[in-house]
Amino acid sequence: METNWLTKDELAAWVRLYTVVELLPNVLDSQLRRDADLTSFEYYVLAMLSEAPDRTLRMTALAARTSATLPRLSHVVKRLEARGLMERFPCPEDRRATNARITDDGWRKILEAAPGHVANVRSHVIDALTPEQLGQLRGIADALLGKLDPDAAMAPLYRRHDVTA
Amino acid sequence: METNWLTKDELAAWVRLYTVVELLPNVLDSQLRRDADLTSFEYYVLAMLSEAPDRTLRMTALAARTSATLPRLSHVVKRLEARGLMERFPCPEDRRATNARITDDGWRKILEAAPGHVANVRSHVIDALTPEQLGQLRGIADALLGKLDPDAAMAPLYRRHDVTA
DNA sequence: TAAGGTTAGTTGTCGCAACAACAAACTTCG
DNA sequence: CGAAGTTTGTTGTTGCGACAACTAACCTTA
Repeated sequence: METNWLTKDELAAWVRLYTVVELLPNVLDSQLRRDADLTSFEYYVLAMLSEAPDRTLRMTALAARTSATLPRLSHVVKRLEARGLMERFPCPEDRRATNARITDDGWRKILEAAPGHVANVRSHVIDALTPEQLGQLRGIADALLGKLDPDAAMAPLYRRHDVTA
Repeated sequence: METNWLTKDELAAWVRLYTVVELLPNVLDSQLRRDADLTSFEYYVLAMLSEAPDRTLRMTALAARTSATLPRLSHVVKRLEARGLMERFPCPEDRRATNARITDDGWRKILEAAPGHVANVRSHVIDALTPEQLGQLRGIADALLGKLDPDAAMAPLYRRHDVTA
């Protein structure tokens, strides 16, 4: 099997993407850590709940929306529950299942954290790009997600605000 | 301070980028783990060394090229050294400094791991994009790196193959 | 040449993620 | 009905990354 090495242009694009993927999580995490004592994963767990009907989601659904495995989510939710930011209760319809709900404290926490997080995203990502590049980025990311997430397991996250027309 | 929330288009692009950033490391790591018993970070450490003159770099230079902090690199190198894939020796010019060099075993390891890694990158990233999108991606990533890496600390990595003209 | 400050690197501790093993509840089908 | 298999979620262990504290060496400048 002959290796199909990357061309110069492919390598240039790839290495830059790789570097972005390496640096971006740090930028997000350190701001949220500092200003709200949340990891970016915890932030998105709370954010997904805050958007859900009744501020409630089943663990499996929440795991899908945050690209987490169930064990990982379980640990994180336990910590957030200990901090009073969310709560769990058995699902009435399916006694195997657990519902996760954001508490009022969690709601306040996310409201208070959101502006700083958005400002951070804006200054590091959005403002760096022209409107044209923003559209290109959406197309590129969609193409990549087709390969990275072939079952569209995370589609509820990244397609949640699409127009249905 | 009024929050400047994201527009619908900005949010769409951002959420997709975020999802890619969340999923991509897993795709890279699991292939390298499985096929070569290396994390993607370890792979790039060895790869940077294999490209360096005399297959050697000072720890600080290696840290810059891999976006690692010095403590992190130190731990990782200790493990790679224990596995015989690289070695450290004092720098003659500056007795504070340590040189890191890839061993013959490490060289063989990276040669053996590269084809699978490249094939993985190709199938999950490169092949998902049109040539036009590949060029756009490079421009977008460059713009982002201007914000994420303002001091261009990682430039030796992502600019290493640029044409000098 | 000696003191203050900076740079290079290592080590120790803590927290989180991955993985595997497990328990409990649902579902299917003979 | 009941046994096999699947889905849902939790827990325990292991390993890596972040951060802080530390040592050692270099570089000023008085």
